[in-house]
Amino acid sequence: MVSTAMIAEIAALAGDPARAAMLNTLMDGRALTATELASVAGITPQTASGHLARLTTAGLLAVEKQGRHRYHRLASQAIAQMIESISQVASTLEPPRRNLSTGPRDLALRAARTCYDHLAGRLGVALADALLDAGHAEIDGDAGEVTDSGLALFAALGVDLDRSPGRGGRRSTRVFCRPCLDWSERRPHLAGAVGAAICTHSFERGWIRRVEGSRAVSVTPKGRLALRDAFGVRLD
Amino acid sequence: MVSTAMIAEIAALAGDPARAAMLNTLMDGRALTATELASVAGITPQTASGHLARLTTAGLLAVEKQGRHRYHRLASQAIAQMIESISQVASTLEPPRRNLSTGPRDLALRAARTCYDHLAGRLGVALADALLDAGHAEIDGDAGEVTDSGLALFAALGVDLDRSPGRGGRRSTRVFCRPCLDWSERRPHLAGAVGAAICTHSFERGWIRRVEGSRAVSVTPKGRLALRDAFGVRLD
DNA sequence: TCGATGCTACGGTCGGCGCCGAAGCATTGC
DNA sequence: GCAATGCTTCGGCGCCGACCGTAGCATCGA
Repeated sequence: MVSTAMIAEIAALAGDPARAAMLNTLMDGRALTATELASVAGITPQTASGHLARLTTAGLLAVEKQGRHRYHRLASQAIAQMIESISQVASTLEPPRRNLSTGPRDLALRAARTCYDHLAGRLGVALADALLDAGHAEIDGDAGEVTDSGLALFAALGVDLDRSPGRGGRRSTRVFCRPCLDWSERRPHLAGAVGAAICTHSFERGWIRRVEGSRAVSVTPKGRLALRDAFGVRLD
Repeated sequence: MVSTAMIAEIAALAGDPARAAMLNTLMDGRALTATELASVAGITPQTASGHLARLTTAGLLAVEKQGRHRYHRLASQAIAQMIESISQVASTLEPPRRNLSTGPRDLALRAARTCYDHLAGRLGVALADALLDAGHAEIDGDAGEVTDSGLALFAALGVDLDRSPGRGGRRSTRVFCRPCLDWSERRPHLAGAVGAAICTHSFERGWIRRVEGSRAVSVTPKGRLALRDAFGVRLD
């Protein structure tokens, strides 16, 4: 069985403020250098190096060396899902802080951000709402599915739902999706293959753009129109 | 936003061997006393008391006092899901240990166990396989759904799928389910409302029974027949 | 009322680990 | 070649927290 010692070891790796900051930063799926990660964690590069070494040897991170840079990224989707579930719990248990937490950076994150490979924040929730309202998808509790009209819509838009393969198991002809409770909106947005496909598509078409050095994304004017026309998304 | 400090705090709570053992033990959804939990963690009651106090004030555990006993249980489904995802990562990263891990207790766990509120192990996977083979359910990657024939089957058996409500969001007429990668079988079993309903039903009908002081369950002779007749499950 | 049981509070010990400064390797560019 | 950059290793400091023994507080049974 999975020894509890192993569970504790993994959890302890995520249980340090500096490492948690690094892991959380990597939640957008990008690969960053040790120096960048040291900066977001607020520690010196040599300390960060130690942390990154531990995370890498444990298998939580994967590194790719390019010249004198070493790019670190989350080793797998499972790692991202773990961080996600911890954040979930953290947001639930978080004491109702004052509106202290609404700095400009935070506002951008609340508006729209990536959650590993899909969209979250008000944009993510609005997208999910629009798809549900139009009957393009259905969700209930733990899971959801793209309806026939949804499949037709995505096909018409050129969104490739098969790009991210499911994680093993049997394939079915249906396209399911995973609802993911949004920590800022406290309502579900779409994750899984569908969420990833929409996110990828939106980046490729220039509908959204990454905000430098953050998980936040900004909706371009073009994207604003496209999202409204394609999905009926209304952004305030 | 969810501060990374908060994430680290939650992860650190699960990142101690003693606390991880306690949390993992509580994954079967039962409520245990401090002394019992101290025993499984291999520490003295007074040390356990301290740990339990921290977990409780953080909101990971809920306590219910009954006379001179204080029963501790996981505070929510979200906590269980977090532990689950950490175990998931741990099992992935676990070094391929020798067949050292096949003690008798471990064998029982591999055969059949509860995973918070649903069934796992060979039994859980066999159940999922049988339902999928018979076309009573479909899964793909992140999610799945009970088919019409499945709904008819559960109705005929008297399994109440509506007993555990979904976690907010919009209700749909469909019954979705969540596949959960089994750490011992490395293949998906059924979680979510459907998994919980099957598990509850099996306990109520006396098809399975808890093994004392463990997450393992044993299939009764009656249950062996019932599971075969009802779902076509073949247990070796 | 009085012991027994379950649990918690306090004080002291000690090991682990997060941190940085300094120094040592790689790689790049001049 | 020689500096500059990115990263790692090493050594030492300091602190947090896990642990237990002892003691104190509730609850139960006789």
